[in-house]
Amino acid sequence: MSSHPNHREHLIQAALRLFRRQGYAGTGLREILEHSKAPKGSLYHYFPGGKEELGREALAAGGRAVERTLDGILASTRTGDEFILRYMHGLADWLAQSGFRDGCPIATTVLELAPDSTPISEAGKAAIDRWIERISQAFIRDGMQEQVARDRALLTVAVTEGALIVARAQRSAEPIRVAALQLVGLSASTSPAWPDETITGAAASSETATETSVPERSIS
Amino acid sequence: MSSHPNHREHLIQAALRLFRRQGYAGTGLREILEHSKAPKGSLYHYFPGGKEELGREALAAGGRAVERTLDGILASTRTGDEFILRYMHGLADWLAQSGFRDGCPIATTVLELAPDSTPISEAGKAAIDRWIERISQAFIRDGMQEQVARDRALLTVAVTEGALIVARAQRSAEPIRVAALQLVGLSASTSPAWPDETITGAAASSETATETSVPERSIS
DNA sequence: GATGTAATATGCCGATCGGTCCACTTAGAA
DNA sequence: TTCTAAGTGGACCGATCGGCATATTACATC
Repeated sequence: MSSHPNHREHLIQAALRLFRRQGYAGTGLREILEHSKAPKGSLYHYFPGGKEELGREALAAGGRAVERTLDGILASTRTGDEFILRYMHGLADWLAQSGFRDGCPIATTVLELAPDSTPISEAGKAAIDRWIERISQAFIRDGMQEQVARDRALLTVAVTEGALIVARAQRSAEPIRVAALQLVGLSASTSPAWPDETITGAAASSETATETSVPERSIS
Repeated sequence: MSSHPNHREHLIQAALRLFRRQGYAGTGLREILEHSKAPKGSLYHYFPGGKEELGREALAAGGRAVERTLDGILASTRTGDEFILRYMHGLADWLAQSGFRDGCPIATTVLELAPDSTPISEAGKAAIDRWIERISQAFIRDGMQEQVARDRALLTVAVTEGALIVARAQRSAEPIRVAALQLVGLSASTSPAWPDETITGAAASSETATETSVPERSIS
């Protein structure tokens, strides 16, 4: 267990990376084993439920990774607008860096298997719920009413997911940036009292391309 | 050709339905042949490029189907807000009707294969571009400047795609409706001069669940 | 009616799929 | 030192994958 540290975790991370890039059905167990360098015997030892259980864990892990990113941005920004811009511009940079290959860690798998695979569906739903909860904090912090903030957070998630699809199809990060700016414009007009000095410069540079920091070009 | 009308088209339609529900890699050619009732010999006769060519045609067909829906709504609505509400609420109804199985006809396949498969990527990009062009018309019609309208249309597509993901994961059409209402709220504040009487009642009922009118429950 | 081509029907290919099984190694407890 | 069990390494399973070859049928044209 200590000589080969956590093959279980390596399997999850490899599965997460591959599922994100080429989907659940498009990724074979052999491919996951190669990338994780874990032996095949270990796979069914750690995941008796086979591929589906591994997929569930991968989705959960991917969800948590996004949560960490959101928490980090939440801690280093002041307003909801700043939060959105930082997050989405970071996503744009990170997507471009991967050659437009790394999508959302859960979207592809959910689209393939929901709602027919309940483990996958529930893992996806749980992850999204947690994201919405985090993002809501950024709006509540601005004085937005809780239910309004939750709706706005849901919209933010939807815009982000959708923009990632468009961006991948177009091989361009522009859709993400264009969507982000409009999403911010939305807040600027509907919320009660707004400090209008905060946003101006924040849009340009974004250095928070964290997420999972995938070693580039390891795949395909 | 007339006794068995258009096996080629049947293949495309079957592929489209299956790809939309369970993705590209998750759908076997045998399954497509069963659903289309086309003979196997015909597949490589009409699509020498094999599965990838069939996928490209399916994406193109799916894109056109959405275009037709958009055109129909464009013709039967007056304002951009009305357009958005009609379209997205229609989508919500239609998704619920399918048991939350029928997603976007191109999103899953694009996420699986872009940008590694250029035929698929280009077909996806082309479809999205055409949608944006259609939707832009709804905003330009309201007097919105062209580039602003295009950006708003891109945002609309992103919100729709993203909301479909969230909705499928949660097995609920609510996310689509919640997103739609906020998207409309956005327009109501940023555009120059706005008639504020149009929207009020249009949100509730939506009967345009057209799209491709899939025979329910034929799959899985 | 003969002929050529488009289309259909089928069987099979090698490769890979997810999954199972079991002998084996190894590390920590007794 | 012995015992035990977690963990490992593959061989192997039937099924299915995408794709190809071939024989045959249907149909249009002259």
